[in-house]
Amino acid sequence: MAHGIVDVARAAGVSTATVSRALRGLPNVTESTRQRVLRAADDLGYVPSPSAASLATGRTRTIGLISPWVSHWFFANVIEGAERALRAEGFDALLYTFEVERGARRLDLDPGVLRRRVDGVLVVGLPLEPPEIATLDELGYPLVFVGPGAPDHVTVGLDDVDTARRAVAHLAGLGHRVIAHLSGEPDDVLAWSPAVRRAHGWRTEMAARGLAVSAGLEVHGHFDVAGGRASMHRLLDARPDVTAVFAASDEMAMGAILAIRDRGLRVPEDVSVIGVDGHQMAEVLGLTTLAQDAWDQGATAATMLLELLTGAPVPRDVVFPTTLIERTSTAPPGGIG
Amino acid sequence: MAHGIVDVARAAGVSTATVSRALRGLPNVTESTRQRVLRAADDLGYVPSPSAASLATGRTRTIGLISPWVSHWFFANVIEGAERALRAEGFDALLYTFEVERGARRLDLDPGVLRRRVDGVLVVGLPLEPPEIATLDELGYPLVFVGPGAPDHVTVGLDDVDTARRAVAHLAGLGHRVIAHLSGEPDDVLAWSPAVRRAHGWRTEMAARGLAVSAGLEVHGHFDVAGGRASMHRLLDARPDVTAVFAASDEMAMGAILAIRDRGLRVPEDVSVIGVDGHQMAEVLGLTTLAQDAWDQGATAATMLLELLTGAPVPRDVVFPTTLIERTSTAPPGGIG
DNA sequence: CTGTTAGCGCCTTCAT
DNA sequence: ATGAAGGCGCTAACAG
Repeated sequence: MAHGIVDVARAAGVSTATVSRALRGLPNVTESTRQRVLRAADDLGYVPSPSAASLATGRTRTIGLISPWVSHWFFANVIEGAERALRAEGFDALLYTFEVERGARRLDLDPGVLRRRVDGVLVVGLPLEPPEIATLDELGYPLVFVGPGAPDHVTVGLDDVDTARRAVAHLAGLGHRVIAHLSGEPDDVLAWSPAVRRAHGWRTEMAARGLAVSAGLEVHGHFDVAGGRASMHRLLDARPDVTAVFAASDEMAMGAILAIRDRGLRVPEDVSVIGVDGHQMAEVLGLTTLAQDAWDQGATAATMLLELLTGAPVPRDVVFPTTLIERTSTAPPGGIG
Repeated sequence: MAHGIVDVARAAGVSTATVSRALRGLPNVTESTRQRVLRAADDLGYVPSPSAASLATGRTRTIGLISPWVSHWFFANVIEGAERALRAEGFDALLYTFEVERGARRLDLDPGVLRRRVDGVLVVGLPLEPPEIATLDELGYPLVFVGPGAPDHVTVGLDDVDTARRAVAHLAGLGHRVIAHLSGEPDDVLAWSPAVRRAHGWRTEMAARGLAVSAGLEVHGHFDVAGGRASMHRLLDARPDVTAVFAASDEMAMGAILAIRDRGLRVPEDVSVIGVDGHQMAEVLGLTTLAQDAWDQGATAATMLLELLTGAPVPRDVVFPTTLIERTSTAPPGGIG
């Protein structure tokens, strides 16, 4: 039932080598021969066996997408963009997700899973520690990072420091002086982590404007809605004088809005909130945010990875822009201005 | 560098056949021999080649996840749940997404992509037409559907009719009589499509309560935020007397809320809104909804697919429950009750 | 330009 | 319980 290359060869009256060349568009095949082969293959409904091809070539035409989740805005979009770009080039996308438990070894097992199975790896939204990066490097194939980067590795992402500074600048421009920051987890300390860089940007811009980064203004927590809500509650406990909050992600920002409402306070009259991402739901909530195009980052990273495979030179860093989208969650302190 | 089975065999002082058996836990291997092989493999850092194994066995230990998107709530969660369940069993998840353009052929190309590459296919949230289903069937491997099903195929999903009826019942119980429905696209007519079944449930419950399903009360549109917003605008144009809306998904419901606000109307004072899903953002918006566990549906479907591969019997349909979560987007007509 | 011929790395009878 | 050997389907020199 399932025809092989020999069947096609027989039908076309040529050798399997010629079939192989013809079907893969290699040179040194007469056009008429190629046509004959193509027709035979089509007639037989021939589909080459990827396993046999990889075994023979050592290449899999498959890219591993490693990501902590797929059910979060940034990750889902990057993955979708990457998968589309890969498929357009005839590559398959293998998904590897896993719990990111702080303190637990994470990639110890993975190298085995990835080995001999992919031609390259796209690391999505995962700040890796040096030993983990080394482990991936040892696998020996091209690596591209999306979001958090890794020292000396090809990275696609934002200028997180600048993004944070612009968020703070927007708030300060509105007249706010007590501007808090909802950051990532406290044990997330890698310099190339977006959470760390955004916190750094917040500090920098505050300092540049002579605003105090006093105790309790930075609150650490999970990078999601629940985390943002919890962080905001702690912030309101410690600093009831806060009038504006820069959340490191839209999901956290939405959590913050929930917490503010929990307290019977209003957004933006009592507290202004700004996020980062451009989450689809941000519009529904009227959340002011610095939007990024995650889908395109995934597609771009995938394309770069494919170029890396061909040996083509690619830039070490691709920085995506971020756009301020003003909505109704930010206003001058004390109410609508 | 990359050691093969022969290296392990040599190191353990046995044949490759014994290594193969030992490593795969097959019988007919002395425990001491097995240990020796395991140690040798470990020492050498041996990782079997999936390509070689598939070429020899015809099996790939890979499951194809076919889905129109990954960046939507339901899809992202199902995919994540499925991937986790598959990996736990040592299976890989191959992602296949593609534009779902109505009227355009969609799976015409896919069979080739899938052939010889996976052991089974999980169809996520995609109402397939009979010819498309037939195409997949011809591939010859097990199929499991999540969300929309397919006649005579294993399906994991909701009781959409019942879910819709309960949504309408909630609204009617609050006192609403003009209850509209934001449905899927008009050319989505497959009987096993959730959109069609939810619309059917809406009609059924309305009829059961003697409520009129008059002209303009059912509005078709895209199954996302933008679609819900557009549909709601059209609804308000045609039926300004509407006091409650049952949206076929939370994303559409959020779009509807946006549209209602666009008109300067309030939720729930002027219009009550209820959705389906249990989207993470629904809480932030205070959206009343019928929640489902998409992640678990993905994991369950994946597990069933794996059982199908072993020839184990699995139920034809697995129906997941749906839970009413009352929040602030629904209230008696005319305001808070 | 095309055919021949080894493998690629593992699994799987068939013997022993 | 273990080994020997053929083959899975395709690619990649090397001839011609």
